[in-house]
Formats: sequence, structure tokens, C-alpha cells
Amino acid sequence: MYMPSNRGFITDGLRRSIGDTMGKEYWIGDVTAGSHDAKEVVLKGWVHRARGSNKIWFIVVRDSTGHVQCVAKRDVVGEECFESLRNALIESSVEITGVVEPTDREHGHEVQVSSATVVGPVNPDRPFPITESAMEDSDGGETEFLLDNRHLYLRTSRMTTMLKIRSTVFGAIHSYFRDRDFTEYQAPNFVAGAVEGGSTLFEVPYFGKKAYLTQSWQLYAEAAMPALERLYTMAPSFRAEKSRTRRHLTEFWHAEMEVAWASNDEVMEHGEGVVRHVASTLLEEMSEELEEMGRDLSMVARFAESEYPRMRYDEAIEILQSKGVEVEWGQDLDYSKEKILTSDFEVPHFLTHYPRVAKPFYHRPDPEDPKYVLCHDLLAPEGYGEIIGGGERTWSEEEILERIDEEGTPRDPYEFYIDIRRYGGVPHGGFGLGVDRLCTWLSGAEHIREAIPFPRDSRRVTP
RNA sequence: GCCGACAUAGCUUAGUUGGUGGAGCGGUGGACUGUUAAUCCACAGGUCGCAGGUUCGAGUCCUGCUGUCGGCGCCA
Repeated sequence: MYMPSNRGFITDGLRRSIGDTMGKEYWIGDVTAGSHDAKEVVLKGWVHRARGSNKIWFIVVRDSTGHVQCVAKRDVVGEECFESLRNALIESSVEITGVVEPTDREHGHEVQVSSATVVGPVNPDRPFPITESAMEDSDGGETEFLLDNRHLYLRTSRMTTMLKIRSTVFGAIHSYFRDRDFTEYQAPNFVAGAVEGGSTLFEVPYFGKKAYLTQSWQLYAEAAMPALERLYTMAPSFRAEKSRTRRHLTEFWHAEMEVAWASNDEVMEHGEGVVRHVASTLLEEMSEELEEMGRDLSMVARFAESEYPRMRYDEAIEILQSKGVEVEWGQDLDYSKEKILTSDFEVPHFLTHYPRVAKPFYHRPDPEDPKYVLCHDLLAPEGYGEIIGGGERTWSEEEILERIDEEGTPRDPYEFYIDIRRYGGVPHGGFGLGVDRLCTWLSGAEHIREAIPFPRDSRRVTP
């Protein structure tokens, strides 16, 4: 939803200053909202579409707040101006002065142009390559062409809408944690050891040594847990998985949190809390944008208002077996099984208490039955799959050494991590949330690539 | 790592049994005084991904390579 008060200095009565206007005084969103009716405005933006005759020329101008049609008449603007506007190809940048006229026509408001200049022209030898036909969905996915021209595709309405939704998701996650007295905390991106299996690490040369790009903030967050007690971050994580699916990136944005003294159940409450908070924030601030993306708002409302059921791993196995799926106890649940399991779900579900053998060493074994670990995954419905993974951490020195050794993981890179247990270890836990996955799911997008400006996967690092 | 598809103009694509590659959009020129993906007329634009092979002749058949897309495993 366009909020005039964010930028519209006239509508909300904010005092103007050079700092407020930042090179631009009028916003198209304000024009179409009726804030400047019958007044002269100076619009700065880009040519979205243009058409007309040799006497009258229509230019639909876009800025970050909307579109408006500007009408230039040859006998009003003069020969030179008229010709320069006629020659302004799509995506030329323009500065247009004119009077806002409310009309009954399609866009509701028009600007009667009195003068105009083309700020940054587009050369007809190289017209803007993203055309209507380029955006035709040949098979549901984005074409190679659009991915190659991502830097230009960003300014199309679909991507712009997605970027606004994404910004709101990021803001909502920050506000959720900050409103609950979490401290934002940053971990290094160059690290020496893995969090997950070693095969998915990106190795980088580091002054004659080897370093890796971080897969998670978690281990370093645990180091600060005794200092801050409640902490969170949103930062990129890197995984060298050659995954070719609609939910994987090699560089993704990871919202992670860690809480001292917390149980698995309490951590899950925050997982549910943050996802529901994001969904309700989107409903409040981005309902128009969600509809533009083709998202049914009643679905998002359901995700914001419902409680998320919790199911133990054993229960999930029973359900799968009753559906005739071949699955053995102890197996991790892969996506094909997640998909069958979640096909009947209408809201996200937590899956808890996985077998110890299926999870890495930092998961705490359940004291009531050490075959299991105190962990949880949050599975989004509609086939979107896992968006959160978390749980309680192994927190005593004895137990962490036992878990590391049984896994065959070398102790060396984790000495700092073990130290956290040697000096006043306490129960604690946390989770990691895939922010791009959350954006994909809540906006109803087909592919995670749609939810991030420059997606990275195993085959693409450009542009 | 595995499986499966695809590659023709700037873009989206048609191309029959192997016989001199078409269209729409975009661009250029022109017509048109209210258009909404404007319309109408004309023009330009192609090493049919690359390399071999079969054939009198290959966009089309065969082999290899490259690239891309989709899916699996793994995960957020």
C-alpha cells in the first residue's frame, strides 16, 4: 500500500527542507492519491510506456511510488520539447512539469505537460531489452534472458513489488526481535569450521591458509549468549549445495536468534511469533502488493492468525507410513516426504524430536529419551517446505565432547565452541529462518529467485 | 553428484517426410488531435549454441562439447 506520509511532504504537513526533499519534491504516488490536484508539479521519473500522434503524445511516467499518464500537446509544449518527448524511448529518464488534472480515465489522474526535458536518453540502437514478450511466462520460470538482465529486470513492476515486500519482511523481523529486547549481534563471515556437513562449505584462499564462508551465525552467537542472553541477526549465509530447486540459493539471508535459558518449546514460540508477525505486518502494509503478486490475502491472514501445530517426528513417520510411503525410523525427512506430509496442512507445522542420528552434534539429546534431540523444523504449507530449523543446544562440556566424537567431527576448529561450555554453560537454544524462503512463500512466488534481487545458485553468479 | 528437457532475429516463438528460414513484440521512417499492450503502411534485422559426421543437399538425422532450464539428494 502506498503511504503518502512516507514521502509526501504536502499531504502530511511535514516541514520541507533540502534534507527532506533530497533532489525531488513531488512523488507520483501523491499525484495519484489526489494530493496535488489542479496544482503544478515537477515529476522526475522514467518512461514506462509512450504512444500518441503527431499532435498529442501520452507518456506513462513511473517513479518508485507509482505510475501516471502525462499528456503533451505539440501546440502547448512547443516543437522542440514535443519532438524530444516523442524520441524518449522506454526507460528514458525525464523531468516533466505540468498541472495535475483529475480525470475519469483509466489512471484517475493525468498531468497536462507544460514543459519537459529528457534527463537520460535511451539510444535507439540499444532499446531497453525487457519487453512484454521477454516477460511472457514460457514455462512458469524466469527465462535465462531475464536472469542475464536482472539488473534491468529489477525496475519492472513485478520485481519492484517483490522488493518492497521483501523490505517489509526484513523490517518486520527486526522489529519483532527488537520489541522483545533482543540485541542485534554480528558474526564473522570468514570462518574456520563448518556448522553443517563439510561438503557444503565454500572454501576461500586466506593468505596462504584456507578459510570458509559462514553457513550460519549460530556458533558465534552462542559465544555471545552469556553476554547478551537474547540476540539475533539477519545476515547472509553461504552453502555450496549444488541444489537445483525452487527453494535453494548458495547465498541466502538467514535470520537467526539465540536465547539463554530457553527450552525447545520457548524457542518455537518465537519461531511461530516472528512468522506470524511478518504475515500480519505484510497484511497491514503490503496488501496491495501481495494482491499484485497474485497472493490470496485470506491465506496470509490465516498464516498470521492461526496457531502452528506441533508434531513429533515419530508421529510424522506414522502418518507417512499410513500413506504407504516407504520410510524408516532414523531417516531425515527429505523434501519428497515433507511434501506428502504437508500436503494436507493449511498452516505451518512444527516437526520436533528428530532422532539423534539424523541431526548434527550441536542439537541437545532429550534427557527423557536420548534417542531423540530437542529440535524443531517449521514446515510451510503449499509445498514451500522448511523455513525454520532450530532447537536446544548441547550445553554441557561432557555431552558436547561425546556428540562431537560420535559424529567423527574433529575437535580442533570447535575449541572456542567447547569453551562456552567450560565456563558457565547454561541451557539455551535458537533457530535459523530462511528469509528468502519466507518472502517466497508469503508472496506466493513460484521460485526463491523471484524473492531476491541478484540470486546466486550453483550455476549463476552474474550479473 | 544423479536424472530429464531445451538452444532459431534484441525478445517470445513457427518451421511438416531433409530441398534457398516465417510471424508477433521491440527498433527505424511515414500516417493519425485522447491513446490505454493504441492503430495503420513500409523498412531494417539471422554463421538456426559450437565442432564433427551422414547426404547431391542439414534449422531438421547422428555423435561429441558448451550453456541454460526443470527435478532429486542436502538443507533455511
